Amino acid sequence: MQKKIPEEKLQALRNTGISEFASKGLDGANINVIARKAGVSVGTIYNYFGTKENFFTACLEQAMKDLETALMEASAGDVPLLTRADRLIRAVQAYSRENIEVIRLYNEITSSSGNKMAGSLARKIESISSSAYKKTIREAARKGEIRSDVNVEYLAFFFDNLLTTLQFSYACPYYKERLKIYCGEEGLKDDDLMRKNLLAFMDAAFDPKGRTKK
Amino acid sequence: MQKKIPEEKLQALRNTGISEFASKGLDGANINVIARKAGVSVGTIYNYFGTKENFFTACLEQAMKDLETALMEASAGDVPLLTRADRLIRAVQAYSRENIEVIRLYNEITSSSGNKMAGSLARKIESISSSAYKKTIREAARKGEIRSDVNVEYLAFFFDNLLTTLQFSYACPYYKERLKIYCGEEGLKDDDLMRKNLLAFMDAAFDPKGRTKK
Amino acid sequence: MQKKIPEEKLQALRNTGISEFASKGLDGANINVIARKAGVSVGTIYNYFGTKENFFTACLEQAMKDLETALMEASAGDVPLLTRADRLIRAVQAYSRENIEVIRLYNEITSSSGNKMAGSLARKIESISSSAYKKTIREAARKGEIRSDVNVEYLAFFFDNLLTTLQFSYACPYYKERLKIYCGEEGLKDDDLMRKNLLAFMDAAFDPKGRTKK
Amino acid sequence: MQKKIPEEKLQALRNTGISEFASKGLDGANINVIARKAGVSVGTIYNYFGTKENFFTACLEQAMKDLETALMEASAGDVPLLTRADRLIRAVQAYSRENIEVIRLYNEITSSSGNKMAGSLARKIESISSSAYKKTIREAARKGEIRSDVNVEYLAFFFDNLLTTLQFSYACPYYKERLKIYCGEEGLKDDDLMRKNLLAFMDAAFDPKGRTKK
DNA sequence: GATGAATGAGCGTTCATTCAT
DNA sequence: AATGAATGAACGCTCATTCAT
Repeated sequence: MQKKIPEEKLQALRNTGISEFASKGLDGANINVIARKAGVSVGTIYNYFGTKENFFTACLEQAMKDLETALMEASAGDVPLLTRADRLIRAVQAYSRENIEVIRLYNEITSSSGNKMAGSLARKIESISSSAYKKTIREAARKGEIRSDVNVEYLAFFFDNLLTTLQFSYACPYYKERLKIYCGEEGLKDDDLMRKNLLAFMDAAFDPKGRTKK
Repeated sequence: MQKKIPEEKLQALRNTGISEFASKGLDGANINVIARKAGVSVGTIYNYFGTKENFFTACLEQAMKDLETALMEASAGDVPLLTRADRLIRAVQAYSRENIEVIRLYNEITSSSGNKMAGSLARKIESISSSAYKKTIREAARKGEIRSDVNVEYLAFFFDNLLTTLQFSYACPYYKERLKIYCGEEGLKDDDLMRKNLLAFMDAAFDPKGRTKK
Repeated sequence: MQKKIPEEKLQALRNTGISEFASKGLDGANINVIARKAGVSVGTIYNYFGTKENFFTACLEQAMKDLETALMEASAGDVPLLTRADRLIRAVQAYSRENIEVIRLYNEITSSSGNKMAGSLARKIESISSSAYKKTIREAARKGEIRSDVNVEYLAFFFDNLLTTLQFSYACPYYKERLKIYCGEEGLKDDDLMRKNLLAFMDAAFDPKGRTKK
Repeated sequence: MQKKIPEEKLQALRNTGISEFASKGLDGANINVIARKAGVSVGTIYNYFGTKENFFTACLEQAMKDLETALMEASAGDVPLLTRADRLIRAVQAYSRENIEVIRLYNEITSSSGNKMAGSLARKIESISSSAYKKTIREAARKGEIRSDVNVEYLAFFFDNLLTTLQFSYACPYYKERLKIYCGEEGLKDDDLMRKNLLAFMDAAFDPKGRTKK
């Protein structure tokens, strides 16, 4: 007897939220404005999400779901590590271009110093991609595609660090500028060049016959 | 000769600002509170800095100056690339432990999406370290310490990305949690292990005889 | 014959209302919460009562009905004034203990300054008990149980004042504290002592041979 | 070096508060409106009082101070109990006419069921008048002006009850209507009649030779 | 008739900024 | 130059009320 799932409505609401939170930040965004932009009343947002913070988290999770899916797909299949890395970088590049706001939102929480949620959000968001990356690296290690003198966990960590920074570099103002400082406008525009370089970097770093391997 | 004691007063003021901005964020921090904690009037802050945002920037720059000095020192001298990398990582580790607030402040601007200053701040802050890193890599390249198939600029970029993420991982709540997810408590505590792994990773990535170099 | 089960439903509804209004006050109580607690929809409350204020009044009247009945019973019968007073005090004491919420609700309107209904409610509620008290006193006067130098109406008024304050003193936080200040915890707990003292007080006040009667 | 005491400003502010709280109640009154009426900004009220509740308490205390003074004066001096009672009733009547709002404010807290402050407010407000009344009665008892079979504390309590109800009856809508129901318009207007009757009632009640005295 | 999702005016509170002293 | 009281726009959140189903 309950009303039909207003799931699509919620989706739309969250999408408006993503957009606002991504551009203004958690503090900067205004719930009343979000409501107006979403074509609903403030009350509705509060009926659904209870608090601004809750609503923010809900937006974030919706945003992250897509990103995760994209990354999961890219890291699926039984392919050589390099191929997988190539796919991942491509996915990151494509996604960052098309979903600037999601990346910005992600970047947003990444720096919520004054925020109690930082810890729990990290656990919620990072655990998924981290386990995927770890698995990927571990399998590659089993196949002998990877040097054995570096800890699998740390490799996955560095790997993620490089991908994450790349994402931010395509979507977030500060990182964007930083990328330009390092690589010029080209760094921002020439995706192939970036990918080629990053792949080479990673490949060498993983190389079982690499220098530090004695 | 009129300005009696301004500079040291300003320093103290900025330090209070750094502390507050680092823990509460730009939005979360309260100018009136900062003034009280610093033992001056709000009016004074406004006389000196004009706006909250300006004051924030001033705090940031003061904070960054120290960090830069630390990194510059670590990357000075005519030593092999690996040695330099080792020093840099040590510097990052030491600095992150002792100056959590500075790192957090840095992390703070890194994600100020809704902020006009992002761009100019990036230019002001990053250009220094980037030119140092580029120079370092370039020299290493000249000495044949580095693979030639990867662009120097991009190498420096990846290099910085790894160091920056490491900093954040030691100082910022979200990144801290993320590091734990990847490497466990150990990753946060065992600096030697982290350094060893990161060094190996970087070393291989730079290796002139690395895999992708055919 | 259409109205199937309305009255008992209404009763339940009002009882929930009494409970909420008694503990939160007219302003503090939340219609949506009341509806949830009563297991009906807000719409139902509005269908039945039109406005929050109306609903409050309805609750109040339901509550008052019980109280009135209790007091009426206590003041019935052809007994000496003192006996009647004794019964009334007992009734007030018993009722206040068992129906804290009703008393609080009564106390609530008693101080609704900003409220148009104050006047009409007073007329609705007080006229009943007042006429009973007046009749009681008048009969007592006819039997010579009462001094003739004090106006019957005023006597009834003072009489009611003492009973009403007593009620509040047993049920309402402020009055409770006040009673403790005057008579200590004992005043709150020793009903017999209170009754004995109040009876003596009243008895003397009514005494046809009292001091001011010259 | 501090600014001159803004005490008169605070007084004015509190007086505006008294007026609004008296007519609208704690919940009903609007801080923004009070600020406007007082000719200050909301911020100022919050600078001085911190919260609405605090401000309310401050208003209440200011209001109560006057009332207390009036009652203290009336109960001062070494005069027979009846004279004192006469003065007190006169004081109550005069004060209630001239300070309706204060009485209403007092009445307001008297019924704050949903309110944590009820207890502490009672202690703050009532302890003063109660100790004065107790002392009065105790002295009268020492002089043999008072019956010995009724507890001094309880006598003081009943005494206060009668005076308090009288106050409310002159100032608060509900009580006003109630008074009219008992005594007609006359009860509201003829202060002498009311005083005469109440005095007679009290006098008899206190009479050492009263009926219940065996 | 009953429902409960939606509404949006309204309120308490905060805080960057100003300016008279 | 320094102060800090005053300001008031702005915001998160509540809840009485409505109305489509």
